[in-house]
Amino acid sequence: MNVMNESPRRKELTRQAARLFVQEGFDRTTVRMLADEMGIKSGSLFHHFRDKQAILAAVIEEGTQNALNMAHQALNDTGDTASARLHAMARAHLQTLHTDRNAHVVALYEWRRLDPAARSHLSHLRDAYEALWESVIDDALAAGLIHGDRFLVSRFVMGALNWTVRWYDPEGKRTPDELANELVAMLTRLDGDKH
Amino acid sequence: MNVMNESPRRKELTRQAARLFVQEGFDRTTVRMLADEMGIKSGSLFHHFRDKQAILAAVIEEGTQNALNMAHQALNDTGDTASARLHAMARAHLQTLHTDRNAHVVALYEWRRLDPAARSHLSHLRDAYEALWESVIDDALAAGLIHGDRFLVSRFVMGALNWTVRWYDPEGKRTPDELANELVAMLTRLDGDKH
DNA sequence: GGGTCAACCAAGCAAGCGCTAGTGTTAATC
DNA sequence: GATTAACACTAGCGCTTGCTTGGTTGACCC
Repeated sequence: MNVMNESPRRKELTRQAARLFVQEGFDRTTVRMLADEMGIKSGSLFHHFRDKQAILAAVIEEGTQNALNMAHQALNDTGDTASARLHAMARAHLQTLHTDRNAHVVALYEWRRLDPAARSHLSHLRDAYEALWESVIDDALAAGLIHGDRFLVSRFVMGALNWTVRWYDPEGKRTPDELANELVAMLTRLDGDKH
Repeated sequence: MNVMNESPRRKELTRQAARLFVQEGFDRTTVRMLADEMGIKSGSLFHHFRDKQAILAAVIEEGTQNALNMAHQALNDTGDTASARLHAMARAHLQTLHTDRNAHVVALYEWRRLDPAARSHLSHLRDAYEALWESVIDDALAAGLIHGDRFLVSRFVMGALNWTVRWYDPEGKRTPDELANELVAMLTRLDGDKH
């Protein structure tokens, strides 16, 4: 009856659950389907997770934690100009979004199925990630790279990026990095702004 | 056992169903909950809708049809410059998104719960709406209002707009129109572009 | 070589699910 | 005054759901 542990077995089960949650949706995914996917019987599942909700929380925690780590590292590995930081953050966002795609799709679509306890715990992770974004946006605004309201700009950018999970094809001709660069280019190409 | 009919009663029931689908999610919303909300017993529900799926289809059809109508009218009521059309389309999008909010949230989040028949029917409506958007984006690109790949730009814009359902507060200080204008301003403020 | 423990299984319970069948009730139509 | 159609009700069937229970297995430990 592991609750917070992170055994390799549990991590692998979490990964498989994420796949099913994306394919079927959380509510339609039964514990029997999950067990089948994992190659065990449905009763055994509750040895690893307290209940079905805990599987959902594990999936979302995994994805959000990875995103936060990737973002921190990306900002550390790049220059400190506003432009470099904005590019790095956008690239990191799309990279994690599409390498951990299943976990992030679940986080975006099934967040509301979390019970209040898990939600408040995971909110903190998400808030930390969004704070990182807002600081990068702030710098870009201060440097005159982009214009507008800080609150609106960051929401619009997050929307454009997160929406990619609905249409981006990893087998297609564009890499996530190219996507990120194109978006930033679209937002910042305003060299002669006269307002 | 009405299938395609649009009695006022059915329309009102559809509206109430949309509310519940947003609040609980489609799968978690039981026919008994729907019936309670409608002030009837669960058995009576199947006089108006063939099955639960048909309610979902009705909700989404209603929202998508309204969006298409609003967009057509907005384009008719405005000038024919690329800028005017882009502004009109963005405003129409956010207006319909937040007046028919429930229906659109359902369309965005529960699309995959549609059975294949309903999905293919509704795809045509949605494609018509997206075609409208792409023609407006094409004009804006041709006029040099915005820059970039036509496919990417339209996806980014749709993402930024549709993402608003996750954070926009109708009780707040901004109207949907102001939101739309801000987004267009952010994308087009590049008067002295030198590539 | 007895004890421990994570991992798994078979069986099934109580509750809830979508949906159906059969029966009024009401108000307009002929 | 009989007919019809729309709308609602009661009762419950057949099935699936998340989860529990009580027990087995095999690897590791002192």
